[in-house]
Amino acid sequence: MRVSNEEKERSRERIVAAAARLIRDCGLQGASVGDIMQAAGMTHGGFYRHFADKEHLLAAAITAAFDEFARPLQHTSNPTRASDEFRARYLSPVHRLHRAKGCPAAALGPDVARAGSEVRAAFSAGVSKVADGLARGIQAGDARELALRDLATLVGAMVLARAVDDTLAREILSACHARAALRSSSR
Amino acid sequence: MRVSNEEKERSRERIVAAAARLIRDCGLQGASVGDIMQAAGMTHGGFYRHFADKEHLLAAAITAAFDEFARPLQHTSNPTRASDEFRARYLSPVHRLHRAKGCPAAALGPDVARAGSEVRAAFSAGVSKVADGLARGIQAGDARELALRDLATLVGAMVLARAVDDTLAREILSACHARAALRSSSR
DNA sequence: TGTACATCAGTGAACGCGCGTTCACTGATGTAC
DNA sequence: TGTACATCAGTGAACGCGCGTTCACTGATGTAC
Repeated sequence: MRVSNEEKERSRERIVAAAARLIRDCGLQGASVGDIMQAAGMTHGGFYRHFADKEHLLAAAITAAFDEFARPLQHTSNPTRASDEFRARYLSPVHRLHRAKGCPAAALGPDVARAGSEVRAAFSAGVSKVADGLARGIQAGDARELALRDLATLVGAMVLARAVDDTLAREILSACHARAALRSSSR
Repeated sequence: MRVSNEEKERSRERIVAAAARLIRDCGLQGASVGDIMQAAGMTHGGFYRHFADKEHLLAAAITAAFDEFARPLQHTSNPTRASDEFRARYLSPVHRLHRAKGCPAAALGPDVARAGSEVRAAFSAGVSKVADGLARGIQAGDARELALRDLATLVGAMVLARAVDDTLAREILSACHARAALRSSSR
């Protein structure tokens, strides 16, 4: 049965939020339309009232995931501290275990490289947003360059740590943490 | 019809080599058993004379991919130079474009994190091998820590560069290249 | 404000398709004598 | 070394399954008068 326009909008938000979680946990292919709709509390049939196809949802979900993930870097009165806390949280064992609420780049990078242009565009915008947020916390003329370099280190560390055994993972995270800690004091 | 034992061994090697290429290009799920067997010059039915299931092939293919990729770091008379060349080649636009012959970690990291234990074990061993190779080219007491940190930066840079648009990709690669060049002179 | 009707969000069955895997079959290879 | 037979690598059809997508249907919502 038909629902009101406001309820439809809420349904759409639930679908996007569920997708933003599931794609990070299971990958772009691993999260099926059926799984996502079920996680949003609906059946699969209604999906196409909200999105032309799966690709459109994936793009919206990636945008939402980056928005959520970059939030601590954007609405802060102390960008340097936010930046430092972001790095520390990024390299934590909690982040390693909780893909679903973690960095979209570390969860989906290679998947996105193989995906369509709409998904890639959403991902590019998200990476820019995170890099800008990090750069705001760096006092230096080449803040953006340093931010991109740091982001690469963070993403690579998490990609590796999640794929290797626990012992090696700890070693990788602490090796990169040492450098992240270095940043705010020595640069 | 039956083929000789030597030819069977050659078939197996062709399958593993084809898989090592295809999984890096298309992902662990994206490379189907049929695609791989076709690339190896056979039909899909014969696959199960060589492997119990797809997971066993994926593990063998990941091992083969890392062996090939880490080779320049291992058989060299000048580890420092090999290490530096490895970093420069890693961050090149050629590597960004040619996934199929590139770093397995940058191509498959998140896929592996979602895969079975056999695949993960092969990946862990591969990452260790590359890290050891890099460390051999670093003169410092904490060579392994620096190598792991460098590897994280390289992997993250390539994961990001492949997923974002060309302009941002260039920026990421050059930001990390600056640091890679720094390593051999200033540390 | 009330009424009559068109719209359409959500349901659940159904579709075509590609996947990993199985299987009967073939004939050359391996092996026991 | 020759012979007879068991083995088995590779083929191609077939399987069950889950996927993205479509569709007829429902009844509450939106809208024109």
